[in-house]
Amino acid sequence: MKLHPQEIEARFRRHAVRVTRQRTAIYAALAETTSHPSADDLYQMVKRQQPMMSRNTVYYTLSVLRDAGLVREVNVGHDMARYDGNVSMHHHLICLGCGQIMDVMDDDLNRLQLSSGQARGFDVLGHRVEFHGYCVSCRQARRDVPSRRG
Amino acid sequence: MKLHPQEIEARFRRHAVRVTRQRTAIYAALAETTSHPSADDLYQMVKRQQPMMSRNTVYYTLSVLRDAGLVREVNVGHDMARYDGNVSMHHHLICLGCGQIMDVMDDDLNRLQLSSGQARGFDVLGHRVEFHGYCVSCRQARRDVPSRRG
DNA sequence: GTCATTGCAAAGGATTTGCAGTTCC
DNA sequence: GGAACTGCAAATCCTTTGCAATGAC
Repeated sequence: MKLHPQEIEARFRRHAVRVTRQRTAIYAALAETTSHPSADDLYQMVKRQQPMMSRNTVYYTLSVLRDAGLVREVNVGHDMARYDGNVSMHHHLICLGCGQIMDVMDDDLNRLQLSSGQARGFDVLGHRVEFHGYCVSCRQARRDVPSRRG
Repeated sequence: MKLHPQEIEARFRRHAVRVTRQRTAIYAALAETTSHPSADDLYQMVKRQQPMMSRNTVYYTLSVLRDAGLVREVNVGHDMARYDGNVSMHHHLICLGCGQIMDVMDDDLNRLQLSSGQARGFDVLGHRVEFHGYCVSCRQARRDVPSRRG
């Protein structure tokens, strides 16, 4: 969703995040896409508009936005972190082939809870559900080039 | 669960995994604990019995066992991968303070499914649920040393 | 005997840190 | 004005890779 700079600035101030050109651009890029980019993806995207932007600033900014609750960090596999501008409660559907991440909005999933026995005294603050599988194009690719195991 | 070397060897053969002293030790260490150790944790654990063991062997062995389906890789956060000798379907409860991971066995969670509309043409092969919170001792520690925000 | 596995060292890639200069509040 | 942010470079950490020696089947 494309956001007006004023809206971004308002959100930053609401969350006590200092407003800078770089942060606004990073947050705008993240809000505009549904593709869950990595820090480096965002660096590449934003550098087109602001060639002076450094990779470090992207990492630092993402950590600031994450801590402020303006951005969500999604970890899939043990490779690089990916970021999500959608901080409302939702879950993910992940393609094991191409790594794309789709949002899943579902109230039943949002309501999942552990029984008190299962919780083992934990103060449970939230949960996350990931579905794994193959997207349409990766299913196709797998049919075309069968693996060693057939 | 402590396993007999013969049982480990049988499982390896059943999954076409070559039997070596190093692999047996790594798998035994993993089966014996419920703590979801990292590759390096396992390296430290196993090195006590086999000082010649190299870190590389641990990484390589874990990838072999993972591909054979004898071990499950758990990724929490974007830091190091952690390993789980329990490959039956189950989910996790993770402490945001100390990082400990507890197993959650729950048939209702195992049965979660996406509606066909939500699945967007994906061939969904599985899912994973993570509950996040603070364990008893970390709750205590947080009370004792309140954060800047109270 | 052959091929996968092991061990060592070095490379690789994502992220963090140190520090000087700059900018926002 | 002062604390927080930015940018550059170097460092750090986990993991993978190259390669010769070893060991399982």
